[in-house]
Amino acid sequence: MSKINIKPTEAELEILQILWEKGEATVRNVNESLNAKRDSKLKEIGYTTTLKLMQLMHEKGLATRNEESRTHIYSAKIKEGVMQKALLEKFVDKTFRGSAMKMVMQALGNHETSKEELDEIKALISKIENKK
Amino acid sequence: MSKINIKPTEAELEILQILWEKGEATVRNVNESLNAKRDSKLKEIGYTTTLKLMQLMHEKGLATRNEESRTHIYSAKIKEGVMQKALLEKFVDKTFRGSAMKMVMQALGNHETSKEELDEIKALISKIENKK
DNA sequence: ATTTATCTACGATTTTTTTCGTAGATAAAT
DNA sequence: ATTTATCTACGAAAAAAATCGTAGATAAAT
Repeated sequence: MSKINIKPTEAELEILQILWEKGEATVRNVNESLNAKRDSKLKEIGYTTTLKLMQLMHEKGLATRNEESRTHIYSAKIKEGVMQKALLEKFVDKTFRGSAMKMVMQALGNHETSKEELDEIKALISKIENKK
Repeated sequence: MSKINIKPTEAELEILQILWEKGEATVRNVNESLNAKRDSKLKEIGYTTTLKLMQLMHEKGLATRNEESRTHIYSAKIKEGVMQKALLEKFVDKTFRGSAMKMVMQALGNHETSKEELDEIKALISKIENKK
């Protein structure tokens, strides 16, 4: 069953984001994206820092890489949705004491929700209701 | 404006949970709750470990404490809802690339949602819709 | 053909977070 | 009145995470 490490660190998750977004990327790609997003007041992340992180992610099984050419090409090993599901569960536990409902309500309340989005949710709700 | 430290560590958040739950608690209370929840296979968290964490939380402004009696009584400084909102925002950013919608859908899809809960959401949706 | 840039690997340092031992004070128990 | 248990404060060690420098290899530029 070879369980995956479902507990990426902050930095690793940030890199996973980029990998999911891009599908695949080199260390340089990732490093640049990372620094692009970053507050310009802050010091840049060094290239080797990103390299090291990605190497670790590879070792841990969070990422795969194609080593055919000298410049390795990385991609995320776990699908975004799967990871999101796992992280969401943990987050709900940690922050909302297990109540996904509370969280959803909080999210809907805070967030500016458009008509289209609301319709989408309503559709999903109907679908769930019909299944019963 | 005295901004609060809105970035509790894992361990700190676990303690905050307990403080929110109990309203207020001594170090021993918290330490026991912590170990009660914990997987019995794991080694217990030492008393002074919890003490130190709570002292730090006090310094950082995450918790207040009443020092009148020898045994200090701690409580969370930030209301649970406020913290949840802040953490939720960050989490959505980090994990769902900012799409609260995606997250809500994911949560509703995964989680076993009861009829009552669905009704609750529908009510909230109507309320939001009417505001427009 | 040299020089310059880019890449990986590796090890080490730094920073952050978690853990705990010890000492000294106070309270509780015997 | 002694002993025993319980607190806090403090400092330091251990563990986890993030950062970077250097070396050696390969590729690109001049």
